[in-house]
Amino acid sequence: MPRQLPAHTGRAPVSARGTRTRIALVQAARAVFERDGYLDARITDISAEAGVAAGSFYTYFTSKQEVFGAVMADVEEEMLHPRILEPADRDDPVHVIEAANRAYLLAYRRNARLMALMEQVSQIDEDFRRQRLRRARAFTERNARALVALQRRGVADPQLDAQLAARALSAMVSRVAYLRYVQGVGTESVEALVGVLTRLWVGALGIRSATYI
Amino acid sequence: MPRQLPAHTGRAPVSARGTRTRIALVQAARAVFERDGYLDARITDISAEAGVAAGSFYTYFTSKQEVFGAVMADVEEEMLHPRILEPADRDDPVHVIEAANRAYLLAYRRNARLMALMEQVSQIDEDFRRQRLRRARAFTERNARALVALQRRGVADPQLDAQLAARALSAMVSRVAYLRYVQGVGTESVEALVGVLTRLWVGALGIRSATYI
Amino acid sequence: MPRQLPAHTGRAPVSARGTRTRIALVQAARAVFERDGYLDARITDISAEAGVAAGSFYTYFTSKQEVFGAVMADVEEEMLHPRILEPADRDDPVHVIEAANRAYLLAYRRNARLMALMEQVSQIDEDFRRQRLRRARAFTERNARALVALQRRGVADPQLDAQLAARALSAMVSRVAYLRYVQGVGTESVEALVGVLTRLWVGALGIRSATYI
Amino acid sequence: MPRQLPAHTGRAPVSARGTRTRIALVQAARAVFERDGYLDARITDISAEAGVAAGSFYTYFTSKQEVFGAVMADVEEEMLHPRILEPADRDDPVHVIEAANRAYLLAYRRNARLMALMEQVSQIDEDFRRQRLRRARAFTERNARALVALQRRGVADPQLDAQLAARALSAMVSRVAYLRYVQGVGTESVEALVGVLTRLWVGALGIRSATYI
DNA sequence: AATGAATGAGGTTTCATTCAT
DNA sequence: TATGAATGAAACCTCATTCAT
Repeated sequence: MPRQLPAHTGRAPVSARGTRTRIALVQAARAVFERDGYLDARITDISAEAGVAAGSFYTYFTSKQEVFGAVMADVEEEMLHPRILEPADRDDPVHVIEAANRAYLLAYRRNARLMALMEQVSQIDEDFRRQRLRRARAFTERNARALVALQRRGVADPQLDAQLAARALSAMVSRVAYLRYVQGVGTESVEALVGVLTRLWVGALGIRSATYI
Repeated sequence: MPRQLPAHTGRAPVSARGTRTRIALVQAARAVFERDGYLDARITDISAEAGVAAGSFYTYFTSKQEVFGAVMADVEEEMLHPRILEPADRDDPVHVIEAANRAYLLAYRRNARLMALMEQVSQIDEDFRRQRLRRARAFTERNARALVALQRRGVADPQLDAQLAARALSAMVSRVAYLRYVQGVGTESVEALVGVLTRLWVGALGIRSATYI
Repeated sequence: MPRQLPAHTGRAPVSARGTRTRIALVQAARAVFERDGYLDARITDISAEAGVAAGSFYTYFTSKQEVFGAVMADVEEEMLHPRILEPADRDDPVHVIEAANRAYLLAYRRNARLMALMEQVSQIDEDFRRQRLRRARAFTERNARALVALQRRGVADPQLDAQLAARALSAMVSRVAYLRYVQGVGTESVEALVGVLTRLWVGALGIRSATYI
Repeated sequence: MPRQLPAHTGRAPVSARGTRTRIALVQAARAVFERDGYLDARITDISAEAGVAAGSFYTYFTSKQEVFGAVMADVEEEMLHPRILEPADRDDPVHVIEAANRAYLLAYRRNARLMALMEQVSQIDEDFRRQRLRRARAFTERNARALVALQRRGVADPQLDAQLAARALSAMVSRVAYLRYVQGVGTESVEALVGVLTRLWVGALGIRSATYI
């Protein structure tokens, strides 16, 4: 009978060997999660996949939830943050929107398994969901500010609530990506999706641009 | 976890008493699911909530998945299927869209707990997810056909891929509803949401209407 | 992975079969505890000893601590509560004291294994220790009141603090019993112990009695 | 739990550095034992408290039991052995008894945490219990011899079995100390306890002394 | 049809101990 | 000597499902 509370675990490694093991565990966790899904992933499997003893998992993590967090942290770089204002011909809003949509869809397709996983874990783990919403909010804010700028320049429909419009259109893109690349709905190419989504954005925002005359 | 194939399957009740018990179980299941979520709902809890013995559950159902199906069947009526073409001033597409969005959001808000549950179970139960996608597809088809009609009438942007546009815009609405009523993102009123969403639809579809002159 | 807190368990049986099983578990627990000691007793062993599946333990108890409580409750009757005033020639305090000591020692010897167990668990389980101290206090109170009565009758040394004296002399008897019957210190007979202890009590309390002229 | 016989045993340190480490470990062990109790003290905690790596523990000790022994050896000096014949006015047995009781109680109070620990470990570790009983026996022998001397001088009740009486009265004192300073029973001052205990001893032994005329 | 008790597989978690550096 | 990571045995506990009344 355990006579003691968990106490600690979840330490950062000090030695090189420890660092290696931790990395192996995170990689193994990612593989197991992508293969079995969050719920069916057993800690045992992660240890095995990493080639370490079952107990070694607890040298670095406290729970499945915690490794999952580590996997996500590791992966953050990999998932790009497409920004509406970054690319291409900065003066033509249509080009900007198109570039952003393309970047997003490509990244989504590239990491489809991971995105599926995130979607799943969001429905299972309260903390992760909250964290994710927070990030999405930041992203939407940026888009909203960009939209306000367009409205000021007289390029976009000034009657739109920028916040809501940004939220709704972002949701549209991410949901389309989810349906296409995780759920396998439809067979359209990235370019087909980019074309339609951009046209919808442009119309929705009331942008008048030479691109679509 | 099933160690053998179930000896008997959930049967339809024969006696009046049986009918009552089955109804009690389904109601209890809904309450427990909404309270604890799908994963944490124990069959034991459902029986207890229904005021029957643990074993009685298996007189009517084989598994958690199965009661969940029954709950959904029971609830189907309650969840409306907003159709783009049904209400109001059928000749003004803006009115039609607005009415559909309003109906959808109101229904979503009314059944928010249930919608959260469906979203969750979609991520957990393969079968349920597939079933739900099938329904969503049917719904989208209808919208796509309506859009084609608008394009033929010269009211909507003829260059849009009707399928994709319908899918994307439906996804937008349902995701906004999810964020607002399940995740608690924002504090906007139904009317505010309806206003923005409708304006986005109308713009996106390139509808030229007196309503928005 | 358990996704749920313990929830409940530890129910009282409703059916006759359940009652039988619970009794079997308590008896088995007592046997295992007396054989292996509290710490080394495994819940698994208790179930096995009772001839039921491992999981069945949790139908009636939540923890080792809880069965132990049940064992003690079951046993309470069996352990007599020797009272200084009950037996024999009520007017002769020496007879009364002697009878009480004899009764106590006999009971202790009869339940030596159990008493050893109680002593052990007192050092391990906070709650049990507190409970036991509470009982001991009640017992001491009674003795203290009896002593006050003797002091009022002019039979016992009036200068003694009755509370303290009662506590000290009770402790003396129980500790002697523990040393003799649990630790195996000495080889004296019950009567030898009764003789000395009574003589010590009588002297300590300053009782002047014909019995010891 | 040991799965193999220990490859090496706790050695005495050779270097000065080693000596320091060993001392740190013993001190840490005492602190952890007093804080967490014997059972809940983890070797890991002791190492941490001592500020050394987990593995370093095994350079000096083989087991928890072994450090505990070292702690006790370290502490032996600190725990006085009150002797009935040592102090004060050697000719007045009452003074002698009183002085011994006072010395014992003061020492017990001073080391209450440690005494609690010893009491606990006695119930858990067979070897330690035996060792402790042996010491107690030696102590009782001395008291018994002193009592015989008193009987020969005609000062104490000659009918008492000296062995038993010494054992019983010593047990009384140590148990009262345990209840008062470890279990927190009562609020009496040392002097109040000394007063009552001495009076009980004197009466119990049938000592006739000017002190109590 | 209902009851409620029994079953048992199997993943989780701990921590004393070992050992390569 | 010290370090700190790795090991792995072992018990716990849950709860879906069965089944005798």
